[in-house]
Amino acid sequence: MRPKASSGDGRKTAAGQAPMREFSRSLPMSLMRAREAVMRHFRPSLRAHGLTEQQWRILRALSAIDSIEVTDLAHVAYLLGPSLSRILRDLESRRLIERKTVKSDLRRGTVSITAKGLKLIEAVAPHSEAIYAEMTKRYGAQKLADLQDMLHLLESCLLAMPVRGDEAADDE
Amino acid sequence: MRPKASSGDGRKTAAGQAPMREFSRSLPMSLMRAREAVMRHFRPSLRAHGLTEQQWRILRALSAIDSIEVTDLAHVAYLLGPSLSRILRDLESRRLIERKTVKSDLRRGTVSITAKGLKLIEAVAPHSEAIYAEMTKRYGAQKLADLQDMLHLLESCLLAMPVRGDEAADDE
DNA sequence: GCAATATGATTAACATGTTAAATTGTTTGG
DNA sequence: CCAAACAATTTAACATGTTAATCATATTGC
Repeated sequence: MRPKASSGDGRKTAAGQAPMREFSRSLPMSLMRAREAVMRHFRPSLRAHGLTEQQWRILRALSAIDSIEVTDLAHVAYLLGPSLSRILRDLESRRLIERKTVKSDLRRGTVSITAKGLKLIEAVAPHSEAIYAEMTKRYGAQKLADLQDMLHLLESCLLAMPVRGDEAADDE
Repeated sequence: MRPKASSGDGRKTAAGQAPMREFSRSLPMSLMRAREAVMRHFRPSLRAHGLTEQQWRILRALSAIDSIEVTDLAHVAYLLGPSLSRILRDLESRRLIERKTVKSDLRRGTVSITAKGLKLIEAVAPHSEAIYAEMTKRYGAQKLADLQDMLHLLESCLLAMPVRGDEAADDE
């Protein structure tokens, strides 16, 4: 007994303006839904190992390198400073990572993964790879590669596009 | 004077396992970065009108219909119940939406947008449409449509894929 | 009719996203 | 050398994401 949502054309945007793109098809929504559809498969495994998605991103990034400065880690793991700061505090208390201060510049800190952290990575990675493989098989390897290319192209395309009204939008 | 991040091949995944997909190219990361590249352009306009992304999603969804039940709105706006509950409380206090209780079932509530809310939508929408148009021009209308199709296909493809280890993962 | 169960919505509790401010350390211009 | 400007990180404050628990109402089985 669902009410008058979706399915219909019951627009009432006041004036006769085109009612904007059908909401569920907006690009941000499509991207969000796609990402959620992907992550839904990874989260149970991460959760079973006591990791959140962001914690995993950090450990995953660290597993490939010796050490990295906090700012660079923020870029690589795609996290903002404050989130990263909190998560590093937690991961450090769990002995999954280690931190050192850069001698030549005491403001900077470097982060590296511990043996315990690596062990955790190695425990989770096979699950992730299996899931990724299954996804690739279902969606198609070529299509997946094409999708990635299109996403990266979109990203660079939009990064090149100037952001309007960001600096001085006084006359709004 | 950036340290030894990115660019290199300095893997050390302990054993000789393939070091997993290059991190920045994982599908979830690609989707997240693409979405952020898109939203970066919309946020200033929303912010200038005192709206967050989620608040906008809700008003946007409401603007196309007469009223909708809370649960259905959660689906349409792709928000979880608790988030929606908090945001609706705020939007109601700002008189941008109205709520009513369903007479036949006092547990359910319906939400609708107010005239003030519609006015706000109409003030923001032109900006959004202009930005969307610019994006389409830069990326290419056909490519954008293809991308959307591929995203939707991926979504349905992954929704059809069973989630492993979700119910009973005792032997982990 | 009523206890047991199920359902819609909210609240609770904690992690993260996000912007601004504070902290600490470094560099620079005089 | 030192005050001012700058830079890396953290803290603060608040909104949202996320899971579990709660509350109020409905439904069901007896």
